[in-house]
Amino acid sequence: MEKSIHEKYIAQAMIIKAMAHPTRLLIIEKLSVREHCVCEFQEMVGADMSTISKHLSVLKNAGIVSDDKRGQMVFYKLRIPCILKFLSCVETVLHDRAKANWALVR
Amino acid sequence: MEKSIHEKYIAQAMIIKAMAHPTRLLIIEKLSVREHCVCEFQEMVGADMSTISKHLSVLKNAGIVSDDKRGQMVFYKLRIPCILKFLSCVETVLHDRAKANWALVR
DNA sequence: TGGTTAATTGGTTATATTACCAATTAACCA
DNA sequence: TGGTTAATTGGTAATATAACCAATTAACCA
Repeated sequence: MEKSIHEKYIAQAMIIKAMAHPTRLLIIEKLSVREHCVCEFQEMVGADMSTISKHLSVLKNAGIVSDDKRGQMVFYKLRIPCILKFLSCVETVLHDRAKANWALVR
Repeated sequence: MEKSIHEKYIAQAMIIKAMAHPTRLLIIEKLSVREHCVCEFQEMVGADMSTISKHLSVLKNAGIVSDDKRGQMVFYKLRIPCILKFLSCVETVLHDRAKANWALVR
């Protein structure tokens, strides 16, 4: 493969890989409604705060979220709203697959 | 996190993880134009055919592509066209990030 | 200042992913 | 049938990811 083309796919994959985790998808969906601090996600998910913090830094490095420190708390918000449209596309995949499985059963 | 909600994010993550690799993104983009056999991808990418075959099976298991054996060759095609819109959203992220970096440099 | 809370960073371990090689399966044709 | 090509499957080794605990940083207030 030509190198510059390959670089493009590596860059795209980095963004998509940043989304490819259940906890990070929850974070993205919650941030699509409003900004949240790290401690709120810790409550929702129930993992160690360091784990949540690392997930958020993956999203931040990818450019998907931005952070804003106010007092002791750090608030994160979604930078890229179009990502939500994609999640509805993913739902289409899941729906189609469920339908195909159902057709097999019948 | 409530279990049924968690299951939803796990299912979504599985689909997205299937896209999260440079070679598989190339495959998706090429398949958005027309169907291709495994051997064509091998030429484009330059990896072992078994590697390509495994990438295709990841995409197939996720429900993103379907396969069709004709003679000795297996042709793959894209099942979910909306995935392309997402890739343009990913390009937005990359573009925004490049712009932000540029602003820092100036 | 000293204590408390929110968040991040470093270290370690367990698990997952990926690439290649070798072997196998399936279709084709001379 | 025997040989060739296309593709898949199994095995192994290298690398990446993710979770937790411990330690650190930073802001706040009594």
